[in-house]
Amino acid sequence: LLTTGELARQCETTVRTVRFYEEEGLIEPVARSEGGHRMFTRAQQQKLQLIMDLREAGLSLDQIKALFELKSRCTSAPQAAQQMTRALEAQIASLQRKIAVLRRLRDELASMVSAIRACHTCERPQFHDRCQTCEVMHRNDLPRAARLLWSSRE
Amino acid sequence: LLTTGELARQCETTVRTVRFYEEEGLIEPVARSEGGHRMFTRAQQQKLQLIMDLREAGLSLDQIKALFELKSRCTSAPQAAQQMTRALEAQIASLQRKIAVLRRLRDELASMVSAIRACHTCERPQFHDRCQTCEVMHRNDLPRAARLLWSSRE
DNA sequence: TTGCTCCTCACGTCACGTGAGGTGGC
DNA sequence: TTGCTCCTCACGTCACGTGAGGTGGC
Repeated sequence: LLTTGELARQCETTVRTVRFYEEEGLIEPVARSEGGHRMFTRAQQQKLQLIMDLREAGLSLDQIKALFELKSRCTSAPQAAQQMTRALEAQIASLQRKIAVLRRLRDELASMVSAIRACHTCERPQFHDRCQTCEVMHRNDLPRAARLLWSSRE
Repeated sequence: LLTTGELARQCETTVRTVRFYEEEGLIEPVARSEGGHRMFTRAQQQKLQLIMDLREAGLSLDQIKALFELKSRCTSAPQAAQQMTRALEAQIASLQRKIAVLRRLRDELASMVSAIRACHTCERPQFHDRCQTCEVMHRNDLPRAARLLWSSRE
């Protein structure tokens, strides 16, 4: 059995979050100790880990709760299977879009890092203004991030 | 020039968010019309789009603001280049981790969809309880999500 | 002139963070 | 016994959402 702190550490979150999710009805300790300390099982750790992953995917606590309650709210297996499949496929599509955005951004930031490699040895005075006339900032494949975070003046 | 609503639509966000980001000092309209309507340029649309992407990557508004102000807070190009590179590489590493989590989750949900394909034609009564004795739920490669969202009883 | 969009307050909400003050357990 | 962890309020914060009441512009 795990304490609140152990559970939080395993799932890379905080004790406050564990307690908050309990208040919200997402997780529940199997028991309390004499002194009122929460006790969790490994199964609950798995559940919390899935909850954390779904949060990172951008689902609200209400959406996550709905997913966990979906099956028990259905009256037949085919109905439950259909609703769950619909819900999961919507989330898969949303994850696909999110992954694409993050990959693009990662690549953009990486190419900005290499674009400004030349600036590490730049000796121009008043470099803020001079960047606009510098050939480093005029590569035709200069990423958006470099234009916005580097070449423009604030 | 773009109005608040046009800018919001282009960046797939809300007018409230545009106004809030202005309050927070992240973006600023180039001008106001006679009647007080905000006017934005395409350059500001680019900036807002980058802000939205960085938000999706998990950065706070303060972190984003710091990135936009980083260069102007430096006194030499090499110093700015070093600090920007550090900041970007930290974000790239964070994006890498996030992408990995989301890809794993996407694959997990996808394999759950195929795992419960058999359930669409399941005719067992009291299917909530029966799932635990059903061979569909005893595949040795059953994903975590399927165990937690399907085979366990609430 | 109608209808859609814009404006400024200002309070509400979601998902926690952060002490304050007190107790449990190896 | 000391120190770290746990507990319960309860107020604070971040990033907006959501009306309320009024005006602008094709």
